[in-house]
Amino acid sequence: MTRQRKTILEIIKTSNEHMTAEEIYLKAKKVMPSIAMGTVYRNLGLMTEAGEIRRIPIPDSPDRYDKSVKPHEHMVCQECGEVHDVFIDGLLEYLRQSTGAEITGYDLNLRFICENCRRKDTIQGHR
Amino acid sequence: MTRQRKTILEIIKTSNEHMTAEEIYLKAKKVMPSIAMGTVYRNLGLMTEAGEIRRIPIPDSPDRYDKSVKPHEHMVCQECGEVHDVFIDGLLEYLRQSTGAEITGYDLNLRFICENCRRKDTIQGHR
DNA sequence: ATACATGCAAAGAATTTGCAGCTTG
DNA sequence: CAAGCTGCAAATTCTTTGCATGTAT
Repeated sequence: MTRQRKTILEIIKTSNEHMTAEEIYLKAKKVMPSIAMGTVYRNLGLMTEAGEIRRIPIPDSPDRYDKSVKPHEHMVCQECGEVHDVFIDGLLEYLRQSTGAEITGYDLNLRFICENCRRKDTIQGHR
Repeated sequence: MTRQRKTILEIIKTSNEHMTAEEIYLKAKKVMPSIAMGTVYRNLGLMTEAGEIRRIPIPDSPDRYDKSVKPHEHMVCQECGEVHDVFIDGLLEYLRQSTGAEITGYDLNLRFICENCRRKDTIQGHR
């Protein structure tokens, strides 16, 4: 484990956001200005494969990285793009039963409007 | 509605596959050799917005286009990439209830191994 | 030492866009 | 004819990769 990998992992594990590779790169650069984008992507790939972090693909948006590897889902605000975690117990079982297929995994993105954006919308609506 | 849009729509509506933009482009080119990739993408975008067809984003794979606009899910074979349709009644309601959030929509990709690939795997396993 | 990781820069894949000219209603 | 669409090519965005050098064990 190199200095750069440790730095990247640290950034992810201490953040509560779901950051893009670029956001992680920028944070890493503050601590280690010589780090390269390629290094960030390579390490994100390796750590994802190793099961240390989780990669979250989101349609029409760069992938995010999640410090938590425990099964949970993601709600993406359709206005600001923020990603929230949400737990749905037994979802895999539900999907297997309702499809009747041996589902080996899935990607799920839920869309919603977060509190912040809902508030803004309301205010604008009243103008 | 132009000749090219009609051609593209026709290709999608008469196919049973879930084609990528490029596959659609190649089929269109056979009928109308002068058609441009940009035209295909533009029309796919317009027709998706208009609700005539559906766009299916799949992680690490180009988007596919679906002739059916009725709610249904997609199972992607993790070996060959083929996309199958599957209906899950009441899934949106289920997701709303189990998250407790006003889910406005979602993208779901189920992973599985299709019959063909399962067969191949078994044969290879016996060698 | 030696195996692997880095920085850099170039390449890649998928998709979008600017623009001048052509179609369609 | 006006509005919108096309073909072409260049541009964008996100991510991967080749390679010479550097680093960890």
